[in-house]
Formats: sequence, structure tokens, C-alpha cells
Amino acid sequence: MFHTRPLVVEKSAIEPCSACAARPYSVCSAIDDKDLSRLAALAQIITPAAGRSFIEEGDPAEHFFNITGGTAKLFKLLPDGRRQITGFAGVGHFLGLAVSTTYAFGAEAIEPMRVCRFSRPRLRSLLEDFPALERRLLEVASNELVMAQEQMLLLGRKTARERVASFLIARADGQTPRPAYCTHVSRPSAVWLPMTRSDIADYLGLTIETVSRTFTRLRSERLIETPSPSEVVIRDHAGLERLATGME
Amino acid sequence: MFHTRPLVVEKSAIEPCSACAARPYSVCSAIDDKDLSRLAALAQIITPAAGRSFIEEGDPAEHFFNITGGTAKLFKLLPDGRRQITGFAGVGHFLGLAVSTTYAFGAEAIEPMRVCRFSRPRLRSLLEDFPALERRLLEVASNELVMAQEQMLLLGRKTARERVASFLIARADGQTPRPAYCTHVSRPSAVWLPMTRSDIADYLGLTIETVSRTFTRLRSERLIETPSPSEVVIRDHAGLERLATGME
DNA sequence: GCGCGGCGTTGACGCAAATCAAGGGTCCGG
DNA sequence: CCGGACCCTTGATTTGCGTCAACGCCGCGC
Repeated sequence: MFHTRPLVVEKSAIEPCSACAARPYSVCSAIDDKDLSRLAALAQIITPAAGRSFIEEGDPAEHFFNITGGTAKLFKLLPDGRRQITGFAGVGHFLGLAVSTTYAFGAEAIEPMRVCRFSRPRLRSLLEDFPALERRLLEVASNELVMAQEQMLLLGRKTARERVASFLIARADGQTPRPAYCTHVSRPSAVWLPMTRSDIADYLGLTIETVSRTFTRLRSERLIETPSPSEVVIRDHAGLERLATGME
Repeated sequence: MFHTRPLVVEKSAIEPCSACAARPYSVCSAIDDKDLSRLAALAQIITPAAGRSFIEEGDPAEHFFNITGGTAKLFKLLPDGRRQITGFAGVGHFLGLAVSTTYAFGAEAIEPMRVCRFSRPRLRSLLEDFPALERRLLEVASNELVMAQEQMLLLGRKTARERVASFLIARADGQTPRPAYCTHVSRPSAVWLPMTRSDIADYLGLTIETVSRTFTRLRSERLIETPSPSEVVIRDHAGLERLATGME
């Protein structure tokens, strides 16, 4: 495992928010250029290595986080070690909204990350001054809620094949925002999977073995190809989508 | 089933928000007395009968809803009829947050209801004038998100017994906010279940039969009593809680 | 180069929950 | 008072996925 040592690397003033590549995707886009310096003054940048935890479920919630690079898995645990990954958070993702005083989930980097960190009380005062930021956060939270409901449908009612198909479709749609006019076109598209089979299993409520077997079966049915374990090519997007939505 | 006829019954001006019993529990508590008349002017009250749908998944999202009486089930469907209930919404609950232009879920009354309805564009303008309302909504959404994550853990990783136990504990804790000093006390507490076994099954990702059998088993283990199908008495709260959290 | 630990795949087997089936209770309309 | 539509419960049987086990691959430290 990984040792616990301080993660703070730099004050963001060194690399101000104005040059932040993640800004257009993140909640920070709600802040005007002229006010960015105030935001920058509040932020610390941490760069967790792959495999490194940076939020522990149950710890006092002292910070908000804004991901500007890499990907994390968010998860909840049962006392005996069973794990449910509730989501993967990439660039632009905002973490730590909960009103509670402790974190409701843990977070661990699955790729080297770059994360902006804000102390909660300070961000609260910022929220008072920038209603637009609050509006943006509400938007984000609403979207997450919709995705959470979709995931509940998956976990409660879909078969293993449907779960894996849904996962791949969601990944494909999320990472390649393709123009509307070719939405239905069934052409191969590559999907990158930075997480392990174990992570996918814990996200889909399955076991490693079932995930692996399902990939194998989808491959034998010519729905996908797997050039490498972390790379999937969707050969029949429409077919996979029908499968994902339980239409066959 | 039920016919589709208009549900609107009265303008809320007839029974103004100031007298609303649900106000302290709902987002409306963020609005001052002096501004309530403006809120009241925007609201329509509908009273769906038990079994009546009042939100259809996929329909254009024209309204926000605020529940002031009764209980609804919220659900998502697969094309072949499989159903996942994503939550039960009672007094004070706010529905329709999604930024999308269509509803992401359906809603149906399980008891006779009383619901305040606001048109979306109008409420948007209201939000601009009352930042406190926006803050309150963000709070609500954050809480829902935490609960959704908890439910994902349940659906993805808990056994049937653990799911039913979790459900009962959540119901017991939610409906009877008991003083802190008797939190751990193992004394019987009654839980009212307005929903059918089928609803419980669809909420927990199980079948009716499994839910029924699990109740029977918990009863034979003296953890609960079931005076009637819609009434459960928790005899061993601590034991049920251990079971719910996977500790045995 | 070699041993080792983590990851992914595959096969054999077992089990928890789904499915299939039957019966009893309650409510309601005719 | 009776028939039918729901509910809920219980039993018998099936099955999808989990569990257990073995093995190959790859990267890494020594």
C-alpha cells in the first residue's frame, strides 16, 4: 500500500487559475477573469500518484476538490471489505459537496492526478459572493443525481452483460463528444479504460471473473474488440446500446 | 390502471403557503414570510390519488414539485418493464431538479398526495431573486447524492437480508427522529410501510418473493415483528443495524 | 536473468436469489 | 353474497453469477 505523507505540493498562485486547462470543464468557469485571483489565492494544488488515496470515507470534511488532471475512483466500503465504486471522476469533476461534516465516500487516484483543493469555510464565503458559482454547483449536483439514478437502475435491475455494455457505452459517449449528425452511425470507436478489472467489477456490482468473462463473450459476439486489457474498440455501437438498454 | 385527466385542483392562493404544514420541512423554509405571497402566486396544488402517476419519465420537464402531503415512489423503467424505484418521496421532498429538458424518472403516488407545482421558467426567475432558495436546493441535492451513493452500495454489494435490514433501519431512523441520548437503546419501534412488497422489491433490487421470505426469516429470528403487512416492529434495533451494515 | 507480486483469463463447482407454481386473505363492485 | 383483482406468503426448481482454483503475462527489483 501507500504511506501517508503530506500531499500538498504548491500554492496555485504559482500557476494561476487563468491558465488552468480544466477551467472550461469545471465549476470555475462560473467565475469571471477579474475574480480569478481571489479563487487562486484559496486553492492548493495536490498531485496524488496513481493508487494514492486523497479522501478517506468518514474523515472530517475539511476540503472541496476540483480535479484538473487524471482520474479518481470514488467508493464506499462495508466493514468486511466489500467495496462499491460509486463513480469515476475525471478532469473538471468537483468533489466534496456533502453538507455533512465528514466525507461520505473515499477517493483514490487511478492515474497520476492534479487536484485543486479549497478549504470548506473559505469556499463558503466565496459562495456568498458569487451566486453564479452556487448556481453552477447546483447544476453539477443535479446532473450527478440523474447519473446516480441511472446507476441504481443498472445495479438493481440489469444483467451482467447489460451492465458491462452500459459501462462501455457510457465511456464511449462521455469521452468522445461526437457531432450529433453521426450519433447513430455504427462505426468503431476506441474506449480507454484506465481502471483495473477489479475497479470495473466494483463499479458494476459484479466480480472480476464475471467482468472478464463478459468481455470475452462480447468479443466472441463481435460487439467489441480488446486490443489490450485497458483498451476496448466498440465494433457495433448500436448493438451494444440495445444490449445496454435491455432491448435484447 | 388510471385515466389521464387534468390533475390541477386549486390555486394555492386559496390556502396560502404561510399556513402550509410542510413548510418547515421543505425548501420553502428558505423564503421569508414577507415574500411568501410571491411564492404562493406561482404555485398550483395538485392532489393525486393513490396509484396515480404525476411525472412520466421522458416527458418534457415543465414543472418543479414540492410534496406537502402523502408519499410517492420515484422510478426508472427498462423497455421490457423491469423497474427500479430510486426513492420514496414524502412531505417536504422536492422533485424535478434535473437540468435536462425531460424528466429522468417517473413518479407515482402510493398514498393520496398533496403536491405544490411550480412552472420551471417561473421558479428560475424566483431563484435569481432568492439566493437563499438556491443554497437550500444545493443542500437538498447534496444530501440526495449522499443517499444515492448509500443506495448504490446496497444494490451493488449487499445480500438480500442486508438490503431489507438497511431498508427497515432507514425507515425507522427517518420517520422517528428520536433524541440523541436513546440512539443505541434497543427498544421496539414501529415502522409504517405505505408501499407494497412489489415496491420494496423494486427499490431493493430484489423480487417480491425474496422480500417476503426475508421478512419471514427476520421475524423467525426475533429481529422484527409484523403485526400487519404494512407495519413492522423492530425488536432488536442494534442487531438489525449490525446486519444492515454487513457486520454479521 | 530470475523470482515475485499484481493483473487478467478460463474452468469447475456451489449457492443465493430468481423463477415457476399454488393457495389464502382482503377489498370492492355488482 | 359472490366473483375477480390484487396482495402476500410459501414451496419446488432453476439459473446467473459468485467462489475456488489454476495458469499465463508483464513489469520490477535485485
